[in-house]
Amino acid sequence: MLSQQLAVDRVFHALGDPTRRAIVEKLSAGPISVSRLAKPLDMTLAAVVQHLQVLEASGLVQTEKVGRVRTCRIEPKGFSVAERWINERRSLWERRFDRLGELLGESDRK
Amino acid sequence: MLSQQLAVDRVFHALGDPTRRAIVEKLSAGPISVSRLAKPLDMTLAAVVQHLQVLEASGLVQTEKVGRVRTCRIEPKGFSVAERWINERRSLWERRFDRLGELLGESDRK
DNA sequence: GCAATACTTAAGTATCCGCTTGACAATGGT
DNA sequence: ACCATTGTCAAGCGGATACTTAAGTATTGC
Repeated sequence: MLSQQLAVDRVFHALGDPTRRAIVEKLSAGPISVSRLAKPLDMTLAAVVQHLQVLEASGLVQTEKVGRVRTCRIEPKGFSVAERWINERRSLWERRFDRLGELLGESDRK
Repeated sequence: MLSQQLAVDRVFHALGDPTRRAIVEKLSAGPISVSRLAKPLDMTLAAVVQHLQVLEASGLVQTEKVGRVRTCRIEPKGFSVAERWINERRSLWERRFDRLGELLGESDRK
């Protein structure tokens, strides 16, 4: 299962950078080549490629090279890693609120 | 509305660090003081306090000091910022898949 | 074949960030 | 009153990381 912990780590680290989130936003509109991705991004192509490597390693983005152009697309499964982590935590603190509600209910009945 | 962009930035940056996620995990089990938070965390109290400042500035955690002890708790609203960002992107790429489906359907009917 | 396009790779730089240290402040227990 | 507990603040260190530059490779169009 490739250490769920490691996957969570990579995903949140990848999303932690504003440029990488901008890339994700762009890719949400549809697959696109590396150079077209880089065009509006006020940094060199090489820098964008490095960000793409991080995004691909995290499972948020998938790329495929055909001929000389590498096309990038969103990998939806990657995002579920982040969502699952958040939801697992939420279920914990919501359960606490439920118990708190029960306690308040009990003391109310006394 | 305090620049939604800035809020997203802070939240994802905060969640990008493994120690801060560990703190969030601990807090999900219930409110706790700074020093008790720091105890199992193989680093100094000062370092933990710095992480807490980041978490509080991001809106993921809320703290309150009474006497000499500062108690930390999860702030559920903070997490919705992250979830909203993800869901907004997902709605974009899912819409694309829908259109792709329609196109395939059309060509199928031909 | 040749030039242009579209990356790729490696190395260097500079800034950011996590963490420590140490000195200090406020509160609580005895 | 004294001392331990709990946290705060400022400065600094070292490693991570975002970015650039520069040189190289593979593919496409003419």
